[in-house]
Amino acid sequence: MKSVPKQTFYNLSEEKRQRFLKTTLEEFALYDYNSASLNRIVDVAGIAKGSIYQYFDNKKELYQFLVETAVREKFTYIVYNLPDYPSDFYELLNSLLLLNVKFDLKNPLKSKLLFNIFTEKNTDLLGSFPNSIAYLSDEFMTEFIKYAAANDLLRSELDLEFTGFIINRFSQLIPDYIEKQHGSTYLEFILDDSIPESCKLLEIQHIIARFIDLFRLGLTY
Amino acid sequence: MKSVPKQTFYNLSEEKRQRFLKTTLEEFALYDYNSASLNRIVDVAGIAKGSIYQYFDNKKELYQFLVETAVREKFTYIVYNLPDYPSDFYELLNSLLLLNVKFDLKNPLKSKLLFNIFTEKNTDLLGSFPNSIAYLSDEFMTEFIKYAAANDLLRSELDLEFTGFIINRFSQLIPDYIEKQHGSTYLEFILDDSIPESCKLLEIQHIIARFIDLFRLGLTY
Amino acid sequence: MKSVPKQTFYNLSEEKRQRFLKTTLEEFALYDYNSASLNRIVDVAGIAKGSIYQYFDNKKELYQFLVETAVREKFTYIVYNLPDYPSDFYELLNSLLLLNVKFDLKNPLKSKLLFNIFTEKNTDLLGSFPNSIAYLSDEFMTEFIKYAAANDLLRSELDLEFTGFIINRFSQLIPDYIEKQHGSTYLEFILDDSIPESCKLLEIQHIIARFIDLFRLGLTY
Amino acid sequence: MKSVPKQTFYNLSEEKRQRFLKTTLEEFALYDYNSASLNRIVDVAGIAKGSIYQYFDNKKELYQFLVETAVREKFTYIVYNLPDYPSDFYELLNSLLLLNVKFDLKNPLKSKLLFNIFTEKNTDLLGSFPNSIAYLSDEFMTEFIKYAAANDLLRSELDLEFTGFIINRFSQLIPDYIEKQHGSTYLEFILDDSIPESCKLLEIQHIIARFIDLFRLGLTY
DNA sequence: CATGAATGAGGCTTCATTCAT
DNA sequence: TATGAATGAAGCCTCATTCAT
Repeated sequence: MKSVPKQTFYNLSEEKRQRFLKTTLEEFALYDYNSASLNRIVDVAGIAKGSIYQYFDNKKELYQFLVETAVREKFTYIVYNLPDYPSDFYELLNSLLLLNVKFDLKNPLKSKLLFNIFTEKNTDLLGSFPNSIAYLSDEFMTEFIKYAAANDLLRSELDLEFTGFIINRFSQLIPDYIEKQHGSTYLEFILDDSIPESCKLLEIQHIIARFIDLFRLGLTY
Repeated sequence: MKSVPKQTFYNLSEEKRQRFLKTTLEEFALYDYNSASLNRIVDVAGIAKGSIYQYFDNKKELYQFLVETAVREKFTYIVYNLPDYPSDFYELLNSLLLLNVKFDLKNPLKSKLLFNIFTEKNTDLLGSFPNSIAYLSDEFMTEFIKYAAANDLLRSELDLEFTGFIINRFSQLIPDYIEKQHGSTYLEFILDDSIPESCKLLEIQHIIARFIDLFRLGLTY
Repeated sequence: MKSVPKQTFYNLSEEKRQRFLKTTLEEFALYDYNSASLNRIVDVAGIAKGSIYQYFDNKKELYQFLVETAVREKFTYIVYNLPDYPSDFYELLNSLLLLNVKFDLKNPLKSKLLFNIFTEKNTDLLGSFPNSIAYLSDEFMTEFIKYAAANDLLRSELDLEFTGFIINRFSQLIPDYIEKQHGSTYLEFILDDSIPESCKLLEIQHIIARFIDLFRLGLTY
Repeated sequence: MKSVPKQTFYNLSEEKRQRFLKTTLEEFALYDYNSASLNRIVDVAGIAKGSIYQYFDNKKELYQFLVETAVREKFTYIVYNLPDYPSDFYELLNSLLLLNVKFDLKNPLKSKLLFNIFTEKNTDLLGSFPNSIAYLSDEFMTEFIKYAAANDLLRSELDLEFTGFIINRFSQLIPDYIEKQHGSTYLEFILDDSIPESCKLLEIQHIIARFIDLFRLGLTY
């Protein structure tokens, strides 16, 4: 968590900064890091080629800033909205997964950007950055699991760190499953205007329920 | 399953074809599709640049052929080695996951190549190919699940297709978890000569056991 | 001698002007003309990018001003400190070369800047400026030689202008020789804190002695 | 001495390779390393932008190859043409300096390229390459001096390595002096068709004579 | 059928300078 | 007068693909 834009970036007019960020976000949501093109960004945003470098040191810094911002935003959103007094672990987990999705529905591009992180692990240009973000994400869930364990909501034999990892990566399968069902991208699903928001939420809720069901009852009798 | 090399490719001497394939495999295992370089391949393999286009229509076809071959090989290996009369579902699942890993240990580069598929989903140059491979992979597991269900090894309420999907994507988390534990790449772990093969297998077996444990007993009492 | 800053430059506060000049000097001492970056200068000096153009017409004018200032300073220093009544020519020459070095030791960056001049001869952006500075430098030595000749200190057959040229370029080899001996830059040698100033001077004095020896006695008996 | 072009370079038609080399040589003779432009080269040579990289790994390799080739050529030329049985040291030195110049007259661009080396010392992109070439050049002269000393042609007190250095750098002042006299570049002087070759040689011979004279007789009586 | 040089678009980045505020 | 964002040309380099031999 240390990638910082240049001062110039903050001096921009709100309108221009937002336009730039929106374009950039779209680019990095649509393409992986290598394939994302700064040329395309400046073309779409209608700014000069050199301008990007007035705002950020280089492509990597720009990307990291984008990702870190989205991560922070998502975490904040979820933590802020978690129920204070859940009756049991599954209600808590359900809330957590649901908040995840709600954030996605509200911020489709950021959601996609974050989703992509897990596919950027072998880009050596980015170094250990993607991994560190992934770890952060796992840690968040692990904290959550530990909290649940501390409140005696879980089986005592569980390896908490392992369980946190599993549930976290697990929750990221939801978009994949949606894609599978719909034959379209998760992003397209979210942005599809022909489906009412409430339907989307309902469908996802159904999937989450099945997820949780698996974990509650196991596969066998 | 439709990417076909040109006839020229099959006319090659066995030695040359193998050399070419090995180099190509290394390249696509090490780099994602966009970053993989045909230039580098011809340099390393010591073949003419134009030759690639005698064998395949373009980069995409070459990549697809490679992937499809690896997929087929892995499936065959697993199916061929599955125990014929498993006593219960978990023994079967355990065998399946273990065979997965054993294949990885024997074919690290192919394993990495297949692992990368899931990171190529937004490379629009590849179209829907990565997805179709991922689906194929899910389907394989679903078939397996259905087979288990048919033999009354599972809870009857389960959505089999959903469950197949989950277990499959699940099994792909093993490399991720290894990476997390070791602070190195799965590929590096596999290729690490300082660790005896048996140790690697043992460690992974331990992880698989925990995976299965989660599914057997669930998270709570 | 004609590059003039704009009036604005002289209106600056002493502090700001010095800060700007120091940074600029560092940049042009460290990099050749083409590679020196105004961007870097404004970043380091913490001044506005446009300001440079309030002070100077362009990069070239800035550079020339810097060089001309350093030249004037060095000349003044040397002339001012030359012994008034030298006993013979070699004592005079020795003093001259020594003063050169003493100036370098006191003003490493300016020294480096002037040293670089001779490497800028083919930068066509600078036109004939580097040459004119080099000529100036030769002329200074020629004047010195003529003075010595007028006082009957030299062989009468000598071509004075030629001799001035030779001795001057000669004296500029001292840094080169130091670099050769030390395997480091002349600037690094000057700035090396682990060597006492007196040692540096002594070493250089030794080199100068050898220089002069060559000219005094020739190569053969 | 190890910069090697790619095989592709040697596979070029003699005509094309020569055209490319000529253009490149012109560029690096006219501009210092930083200012030399690969874009300009491909424009002038009429080749594709990517082609340079079929021949050489990068700008630096191209430059080094050019320099190393020229160095080798010049050394060979001089060594091959040195008189076998010189009567005394000054005749030998005279021959050496003259051969230097003759090579320049025959290969003006290569000469300029080599001359430029001594002005490239601070280009950090080139690393220690320029220095190593400069050292090589000094060494060549030092060998020469040692040979002369071994044959009792020199004063016995001389530091041979130092003397070699001086004479070598000395000999490089000839072009500078020419430039000073003619108010034009050494290269222009060489290429000036209005001056007969013989006149040029004569003029330079005269300068060399004065050089040697200085070393023979010293500055004073 | 093999070869490998040619191609030129596109990649990221740096630059000196301008100009509206 | 000071500012600093905007500019776009130019920098080096890599790429997949083509095509004449």
